[in-house]
Amino acid sequence: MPLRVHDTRRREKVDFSTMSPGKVSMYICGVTVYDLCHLGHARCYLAFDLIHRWLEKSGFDVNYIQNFTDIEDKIIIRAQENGEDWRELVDRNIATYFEDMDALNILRADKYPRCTDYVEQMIEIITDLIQKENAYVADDGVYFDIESAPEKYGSLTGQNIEAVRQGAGGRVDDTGSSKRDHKDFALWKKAKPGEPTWDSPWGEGRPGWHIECTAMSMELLGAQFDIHGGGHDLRFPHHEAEIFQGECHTGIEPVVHHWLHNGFVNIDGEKMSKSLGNFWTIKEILEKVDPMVLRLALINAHYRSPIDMNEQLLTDAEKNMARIEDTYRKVLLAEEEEPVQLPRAEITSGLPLGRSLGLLEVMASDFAKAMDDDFNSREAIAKLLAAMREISRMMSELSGDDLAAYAGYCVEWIEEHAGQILGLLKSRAEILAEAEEDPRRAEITEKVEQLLVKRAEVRTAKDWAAADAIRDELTTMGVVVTDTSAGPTWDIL
RNA sequence: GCACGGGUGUCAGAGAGGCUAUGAGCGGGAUUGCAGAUCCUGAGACCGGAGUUCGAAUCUCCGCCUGUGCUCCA
Repeated sequence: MPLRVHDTRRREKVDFSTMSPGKVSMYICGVTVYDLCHLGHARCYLAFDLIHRWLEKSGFDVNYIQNFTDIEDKIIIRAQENGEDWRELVDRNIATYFEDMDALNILRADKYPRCTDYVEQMIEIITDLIQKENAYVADDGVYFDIESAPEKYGSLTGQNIEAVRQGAGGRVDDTGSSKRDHKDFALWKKAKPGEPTWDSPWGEGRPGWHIECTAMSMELLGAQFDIHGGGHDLRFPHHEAEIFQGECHTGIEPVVHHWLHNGFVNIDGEKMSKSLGNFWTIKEILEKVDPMVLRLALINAHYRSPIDMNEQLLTDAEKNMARIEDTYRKVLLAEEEEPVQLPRAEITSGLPLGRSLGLLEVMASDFAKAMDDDFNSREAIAKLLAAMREISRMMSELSGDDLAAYAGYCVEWIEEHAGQILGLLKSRAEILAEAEEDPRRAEITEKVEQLLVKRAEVRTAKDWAAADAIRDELTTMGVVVTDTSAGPTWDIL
């Protein structure tokens, strides 16, 4: 089954194709580094991380470019507020960006260009656009003239140029700048006092926001490339501006073959925004939940749908994550090195083991179908959880060599799907050592062991009241006891 | 107002003409002294109205509700 993706420009799912066989060129709009990253950024880069992983898994060689916008009004303002050089601010925020993304197990892009390194290319493009009369020089900057290519207007949002003109009403007259029409957008802004500046044929100044992505994507990927993505809000005006700039400059269209946009994160039903006071940074939320839990919560919806972030979403994710990790731990402990012959995998097999392997194969193929259908991670996770149940069920029926061999197969199954593709798995060592590594464990081990011995005694005497009293005592110490067939185990809550 | 998405059980959230979504919660059962974990299992849904069809949550039309964009924003 071929990979299908929803393309914003064509407004439907289309077969995915690449310009050069086996290779994918992908440009994703990065962050403007004036502040810490928030949940919305996490969701966006998680969405494209999944796309990145799935494309590679499907055999494509992906060239993934993600930029940093390191010069922009908000950066200048924030740096002034902080009384620091804008470069310091930018460097610090880029460093924390990587901390956040690494914590969420987001694979690195191939390149992270900064727009200030591409001013020269931007100037070239702007010069050419002026020459082709797609842009004009005004008092306070250079602007793109929308009327020079009106047919491109609304290509991502379906907006009609006439309707917008009428709807805009009075705003058309007062643009607050020297541009001719309110729809035109800045390519170059002439410097105001105290601002960082670059030399240009139009005097000192700095680039407009939209031109940077055109310059960087063109320089690094060429006049046309396969995937361009970003948040839903970037469709207009940012990405439409890129279509104007790129296509008018090169005369080649479409500049982008597949436009992909991810949905937003809402908090308790409201749009996340600073003014509403419901703004969560990644750092804040990671103080409360494990990064893999957050990752699961955010990929547990289709990337184009909005997500409503709330407590229940996180507790659901917590439980499901624990279930995945527990199953993974179980199979890791049961797996054996020696190769044991497994029966043929087929769901019609008379052997329970063969049937179970067959079921896992079917689930793997359903998982792949889901990912091929516009990267439907939600559906893929449903298959993963179904597999966890099947594995758990089968494990309890097996013993000896069969169990060891089956567990070995399951380790690979889980590592491939939950690990490589969904990026949800911690390392083997972490999974196995997690409980033991708690530093508090050493301090209380002796006390806990004593209490457990005492509890074992009264349990043998069937004095359940005394046994429960001991367990309550342990609970107040923050220790949870779990009875298993091999005796009690305990963990720190 | 214009544009683009949505409205699925208690909640979250897939599916897109006939076939179990999945998870949490709730009910029953196995295991267990109990609890937890695990497994088996039950109840429970497709906004309203028309239409197309042998058959519609899925397609068409109308209505209602809702999110986002139209200004910096992932």
